[in-house]
Amino acid sequence: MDWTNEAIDRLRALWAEGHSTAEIGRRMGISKNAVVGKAHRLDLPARPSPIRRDPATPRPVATGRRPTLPPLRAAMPIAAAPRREEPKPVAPTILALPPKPASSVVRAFPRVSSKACCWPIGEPGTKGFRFCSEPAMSGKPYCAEHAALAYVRVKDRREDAA
DNA sequence: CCCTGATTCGC
DNA sequence: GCGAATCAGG
Repeated sequence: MDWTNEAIDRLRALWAEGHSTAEIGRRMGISKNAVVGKAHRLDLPARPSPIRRDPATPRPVATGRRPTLPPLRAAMPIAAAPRREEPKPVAPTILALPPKPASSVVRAFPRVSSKACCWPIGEPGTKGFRFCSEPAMSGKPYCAEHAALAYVRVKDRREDAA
């Protein structure tokens, strides 16, 4: 964003009119972050902020920009700096025991291979998406319940439907 | 999960 | 200085 005097004036004006940062961003074709960032830098009067930041709260985790990608070294030395002494663990090191999968977890993975109902549940591409996975009717890709939804008898359809 | 504004910090 | 990422709340 090239913050020309005109742009800054516009920002000031829209800000003074009480538009949301996102709205100002939309009107100016920039992100709301750019708006709020610039507004902050211009010491524009702060809006009532929905958030309450505790000054005593130690920065959650280096907020802000993501850490830069680690520089890609040409090659990691296989045997890097030989250690003179092993670091002594303060407490006995418990190497992670592979968690025994709970049976419910196992159940969460449907057996795709054979006769599981593949009626989609939820929005494809979203986190909760899954297939029904109840036992499918023989010869059909769906369980009884979903087969009833899937196979609509042509005979039942109204010809004169509007 | 949509929205909000504030803050941090790599660039 | 800039603004994306992230936070934190509605």
